[in-house]
Amino acid sequence: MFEVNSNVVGAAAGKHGEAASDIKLQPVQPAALKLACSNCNLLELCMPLGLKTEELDKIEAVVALRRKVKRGSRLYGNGEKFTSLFAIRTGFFKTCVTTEDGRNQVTGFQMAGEVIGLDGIVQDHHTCDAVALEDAEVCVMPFDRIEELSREVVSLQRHVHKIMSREIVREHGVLLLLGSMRAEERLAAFLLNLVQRLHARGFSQSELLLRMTREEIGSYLGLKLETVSRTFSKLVEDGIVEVRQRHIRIVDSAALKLIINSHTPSC
Amino acid sequence: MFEVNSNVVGAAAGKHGEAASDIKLQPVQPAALKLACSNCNLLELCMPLGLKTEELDKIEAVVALRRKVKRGSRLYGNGEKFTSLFAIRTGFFKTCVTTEDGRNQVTGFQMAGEVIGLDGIVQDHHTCDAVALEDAEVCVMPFDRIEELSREVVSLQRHVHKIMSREIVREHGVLLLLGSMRAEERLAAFLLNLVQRLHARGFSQSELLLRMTREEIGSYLGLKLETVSRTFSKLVEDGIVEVRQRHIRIVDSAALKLIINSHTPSC
DNA sequence: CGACACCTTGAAGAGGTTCAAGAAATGTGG
DNA sequence: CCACATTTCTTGAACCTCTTCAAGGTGTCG
Repeated sequence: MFEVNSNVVGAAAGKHGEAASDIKLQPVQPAALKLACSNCNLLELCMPLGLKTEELDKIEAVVALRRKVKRGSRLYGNGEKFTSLFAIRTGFFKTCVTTEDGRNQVTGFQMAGEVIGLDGIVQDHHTCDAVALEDAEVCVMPFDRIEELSREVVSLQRHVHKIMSREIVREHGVLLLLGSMRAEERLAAFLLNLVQRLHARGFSQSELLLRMTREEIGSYLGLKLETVSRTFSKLVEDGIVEVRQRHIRIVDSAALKLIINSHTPSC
Repeated sequence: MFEVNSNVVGAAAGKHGEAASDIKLQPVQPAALKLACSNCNLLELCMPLGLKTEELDKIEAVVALRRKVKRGSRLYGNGEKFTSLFAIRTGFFKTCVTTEDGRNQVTGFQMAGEVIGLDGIVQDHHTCDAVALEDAEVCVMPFDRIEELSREVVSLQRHVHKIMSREIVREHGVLLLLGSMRAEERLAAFLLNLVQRLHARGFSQSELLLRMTREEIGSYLGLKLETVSRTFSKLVEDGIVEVRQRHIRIVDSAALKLIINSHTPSC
């Protein structure tokens, strides 16, 4: 269902009443095909451990639908009515908040096994946009059913709480990054975080394909796209990474970590 | 019990195994004195609306203890075992994360009616420090009792979810601030946010007493203390605020809002 | 193949930081 | 209760990082 992992979702800055986003629903297959949680290779990523078969059955029933989201289109948008959380099955998302006066901020990048939509709970409306950066598929989990079930299944209740707490802690890390790091440190932290999460999903420890533009990275890191580009170039010069467009190869992971940890005193 | 308000708590950057902080416990008074929730003037701030008397009684039973925290000492610290959430009855807190290499970031300022400690849920240990900026008193709410009760009282369950979601959304706002605003805009947003929350608690719309140093403001806003000081001076020059040490008077609230909303295109 | 989006790099400029000094407020101990 | 030590705040000047503006290169998609 969903993951308690070190990097999930978010939302902010309100404004209600938008149209529904690009909808492509498909009912979950009947039991015969068994595309449900028990067969999902993300199970251990996104469910509490040690569920009884009986509990797992209940939880599978929560996943009402699958939904495909095309690259570039929104899973949900600011102002839209909140009904469900979404567990990412495949694909890659960004979430971003926008103010009335056009300010924009990417608040996170999410990948398979992570849950998005938590921002919508408090106001019953979403306060950010979730945009697919590549073709994606999500499990739609109506929130009232999650609440219902987590009153019955204690481990699920605890799991939901952890997911939300995890998101809070993740954002604390981003606050630290934005509040106290220089450009090179931010980019290093960004790359290490991405590659670590990808590695947890079975991908390489040293290579990654960026799903987002320099501008989106910049927005997330509080930098201009030119600064992101220049900082990449500097890392290349220093022999720490190789960059071919969006294909990144981390040559010297230790050096990246050193960039983050060896800052001058104070701050 | 606790508030779903636009500015609550947070935590990050791990490291376990610290000593307990300054403990001053006092059991909640027996029914005779009735210092429980039903008598608390923060009730409407921090509880779901429309509780039945019976439900309220149950919830009161969750508040196990009160705890006093002296100015400058910690309610909890990074690495400490997580057991409870804390509802602030009186006083003022900051929460901040620290990394191994000494980087430090204030993640929020919390006041009466707000709940802190949510960062501890995911790892069962706190990942930030909560420090009292003035003598404070909190209600201690053991989290396992909260979970227990929120399986029984639906409105409480929903309330807990909203509190966590609210914190996520609040942090999105801070990300926006740190990622895209200039010093003057950050300070303006900070002052407006503070005064708005204070006003919701019955204080003035235009005057406030800062509980934190320039350095703490700077840490929160991603600025150096000198920059905070200079920016205050600029606001004074422009006749927008009056500053006498930590006593702030907002002379032209509209101008403050304009500073935030009238930024140049792009970003 | 041409249009468009994305990325890189240079040069000039602005905003914020750093370092330093001094003033104001606060707390402490005699 | 006053004097002194300490913390906090303000302000100036030089510096540095990142931004802005501009141009050109690369890649992609219809």
